[in-house]
Amino acid sequence: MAVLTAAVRMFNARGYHATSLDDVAASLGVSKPTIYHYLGNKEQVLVECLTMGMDQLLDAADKARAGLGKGIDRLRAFLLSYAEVNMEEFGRCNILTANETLSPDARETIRLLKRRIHATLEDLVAEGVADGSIASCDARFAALTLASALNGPSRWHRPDGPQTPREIATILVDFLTAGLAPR
Amino acid sequence: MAVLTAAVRMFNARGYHATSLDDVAASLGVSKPTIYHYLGNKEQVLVECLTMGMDQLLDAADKARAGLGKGIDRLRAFLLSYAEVNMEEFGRCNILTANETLSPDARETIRLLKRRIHATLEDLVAEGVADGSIASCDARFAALTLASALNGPSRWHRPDGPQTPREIATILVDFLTAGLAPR
DNA sequence: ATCAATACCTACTGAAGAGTAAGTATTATT
DNA sequence: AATAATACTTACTCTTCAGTAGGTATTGAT
Repeated sequence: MAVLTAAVRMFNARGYHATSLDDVAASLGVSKPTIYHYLGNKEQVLVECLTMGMDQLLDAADKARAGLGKGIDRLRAFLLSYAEVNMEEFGRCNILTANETLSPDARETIRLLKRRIHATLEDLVAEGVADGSIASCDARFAALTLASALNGPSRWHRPDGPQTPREIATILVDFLTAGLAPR
Repeated sequence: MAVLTAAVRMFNARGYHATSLDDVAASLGVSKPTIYHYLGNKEQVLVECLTMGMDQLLDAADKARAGLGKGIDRLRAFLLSYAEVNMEEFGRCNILTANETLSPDARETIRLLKRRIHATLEDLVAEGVADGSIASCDARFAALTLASALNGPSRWHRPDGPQTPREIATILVDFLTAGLAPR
């Protein structure tokens, strides 16, 4: 829905709290009650945006789980998609929105979705360790670190920069695969 | 000052926008005008908190630059401090506070401080690459990735968890040093 | 004793913005 | 043609704060 794409852009650019629904409505050339006609309240607008982003991630997670190849290959495929989604508007919104922004109910809903993504990450790492394609490590911390690292571009990436999201994602994933130490 | 430690705790726990200065004052058992007696406005309270955190980071950066050893050793020392600071209240505040929270002026002030930290990170990586202690890589992206990864604990670390901040920092830095690929 | 600075207070003002009441215009249905 | 659902509107209300006006109490300096 157009309301969501207008809202997510403003939320990402100015922050949720600094964006009034009057602003969002004005950017669409309509009035605020029009938004209330479609969505119950401001938080629901945000939750809908967050859910759009999470759905893209969930799709990528399903594909990665169903994919072929060694653990490292499937993990890398997922990491690339993960980083790319987080450079799109809806994905970014999930990274830029702090937890305490949401009411306890909405927070829990989103938390459950995030947990599924994190579980996928952890499982893929564990599989890679099991099949020898990934160095032995604590899968939980590894997943947390990978996710944090790939959340970065949501904050500093510029759509008009020299690299495409895909290129940025590849550089980061290569770096995380290789580590700092020389071989 | 007591105002700052009370404020930073509430900002971190509930978010800047969800924290009123009446709340902060009440948690200290004083009235809001008392806060205005010491600090000019709400944003200045935040900026002061952010600056406290950045100062800790700047100290660590100076120590790392002045340190001995190969690039990788000095980088690792800095990364450990960086991660640790970001698990303390004032450090966390820098991670949890979105840019658009600040006015353009304050944003610029903080941005300059952050740039110094990032430059240190980048320089240490470049030195390590030059002396062969770090694998050849794009220093800019490496620094960005390392920082993002080490910002993670600010969001998920619990002070009452099983690991100390130092332990968490060590696990993450080891992981980033080694990378995913087996050797 | 007087003056002034410090550290607070109660009680306001003013603005922003979420959400609503109560309507109108347009299109689809019977 | 009459009804009803859809897609909007203007013009509010109500709450929550940031920030202020204008005080008092306490302490230290002269």
